[in-house]
Amino acid sequence: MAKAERQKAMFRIGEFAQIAQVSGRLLRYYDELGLLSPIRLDSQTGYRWYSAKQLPRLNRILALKELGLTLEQIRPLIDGEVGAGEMRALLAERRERAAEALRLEEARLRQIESRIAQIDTEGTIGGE
Amino acid sequence: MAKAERQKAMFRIGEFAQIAQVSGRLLRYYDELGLLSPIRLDSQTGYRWYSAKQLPRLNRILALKELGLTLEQIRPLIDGEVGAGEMRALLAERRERAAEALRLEEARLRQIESRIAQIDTEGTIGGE
DNA sequence: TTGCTCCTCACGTCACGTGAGGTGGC
DNA sequence: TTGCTCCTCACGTCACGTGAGGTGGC
Repeated sequence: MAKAERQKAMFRIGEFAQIAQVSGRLLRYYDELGLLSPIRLDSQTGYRWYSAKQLPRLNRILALKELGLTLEQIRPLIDGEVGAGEMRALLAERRERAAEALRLEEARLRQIESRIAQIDTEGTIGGE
Repeated sequence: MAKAERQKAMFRIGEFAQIAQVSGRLLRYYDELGLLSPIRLDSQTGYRWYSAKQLPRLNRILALKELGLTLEQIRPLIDGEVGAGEMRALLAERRERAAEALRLEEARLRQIESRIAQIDTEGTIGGE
């Protein structure tokens, strides 16, 4: 009965991946990195078993990835080894990079547009 | 004399790299891809010899890379196999991607800023 | 026995950076 | 002979995608 309950709340990697809208490969990769390990590993078959309770952790990882952090930066964050102050500092640093990337993208866009305008008026590709 | 003149206009990879402000590795890589081959390859030493006349071609490659094109996209462009119309179309496609990247960066920036504001007011990291 | 899902390698991605180990010319 | 520059591997990068080849449970 207790066993039946446990089993009821466990998913094989494929099902868990479907629920979380990620690939099985991603889950194996995160397991390999120690970012998100299955709650149970069948020693006979090697099958990974996940719990629904692991979804929030996975979602935190994905959310932080959305913010542009690398998996190595995310690791200490989800392990709760970081306080609000450090989190703020990390995000501030990331914000700087995002702002810089924004400026770069804008510059590129303008350059491309002027290139197109140049082709339209001169009908030339030019170089250099 | 004729030989002396030729030699005068040739550079070894290190010097050419310095003039062009790129790394030797980049030049070897472009040679490997067939994007920019040295005008002469010493069969004895394996040394690559470059000419100043190759600078415009290298600069075109770098300029197109600046626009966000991949080396594979650049290849047909510098070989002059592409007309102004196609060039325009390629840049237009690239512009779309640049604009999309811009929107993404902006969204990220706003998300990060709201995250920071959230930490400041609530003093929490939160999750999920 | 046949599917289905899972497993572990291991290569490929993109454009080089960075050693390692070795060789020719002044 | 000693530097300097060059050479060719070959691994590492970042986060997985995509087969290949094989196995356990219903």
